[in-house]
Amino acid sequence: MELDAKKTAVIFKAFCDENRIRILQLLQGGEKCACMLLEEMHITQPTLSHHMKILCDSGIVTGRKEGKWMHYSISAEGVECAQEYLISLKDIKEENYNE
Amino acid sequence: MELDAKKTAVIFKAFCDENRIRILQLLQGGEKCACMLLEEMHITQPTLSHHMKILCDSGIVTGRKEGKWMHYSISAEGVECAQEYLISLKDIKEENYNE
DNA sequence: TAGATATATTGACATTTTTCTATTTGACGC
DNA sequence: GCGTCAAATAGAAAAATGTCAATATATCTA
Repeated sequence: MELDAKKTAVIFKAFCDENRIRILQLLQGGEKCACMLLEEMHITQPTLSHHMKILCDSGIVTGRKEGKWMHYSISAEGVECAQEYLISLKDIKEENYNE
Repeated sequence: MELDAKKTAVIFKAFCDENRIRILQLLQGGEKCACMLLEEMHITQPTLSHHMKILCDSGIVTGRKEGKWMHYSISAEGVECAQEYLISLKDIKEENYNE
């Protein structure tokens, strides 16, 4: 699977902000409602909503609407996609460029 | 290995910018001199230097000085560190939170 | 239908990041 | 030492991102 630079950057945007890492840590405890994340994080509701959008756009998190509640969880497929990129990174194809 | 949110974010800063992904793509061809990266990327020398600093700070790239030249390459250990984080992400410990 | 609640969106502002030009540092050869 | 070349640093401008208060939307309940 080949991804262009822009798409790859969008995936990893999930992990380059401290607050988003904390949200992911909370989601490691299993699926959570936005209101529960909001209680634990010290940010306002619109800020949480903004971060959840970035996390969902990256594919690392998926949302499930249930009535008025949004339930978020870590997407195994999303994480695997990021993993595949890292695996491919280590696969160096030495061009023998001399000098 | 437990990393705090801030340190994790620093590692993944390597991958959340389009230009840095392109630099990593170039480094997949093996170790490269800064001047060679500069030729391929359409950015100025100080901008390249800035991105290389972020890549090195993340641990994903290492630099090797040889005379006036800096040679950069992908660090397998750095990438593995990022991989470990992703592996741990998928390891969900379901807290049975009811409701 | 009206009110209440959960989340998303809008718009403004502050901070951070990216980028540039100009300059400095470090290493080489003369 | 002096000039040259590669890379880093400083400082400023522009762009992107993170944050909030206010508002809108969607859903439930009475």
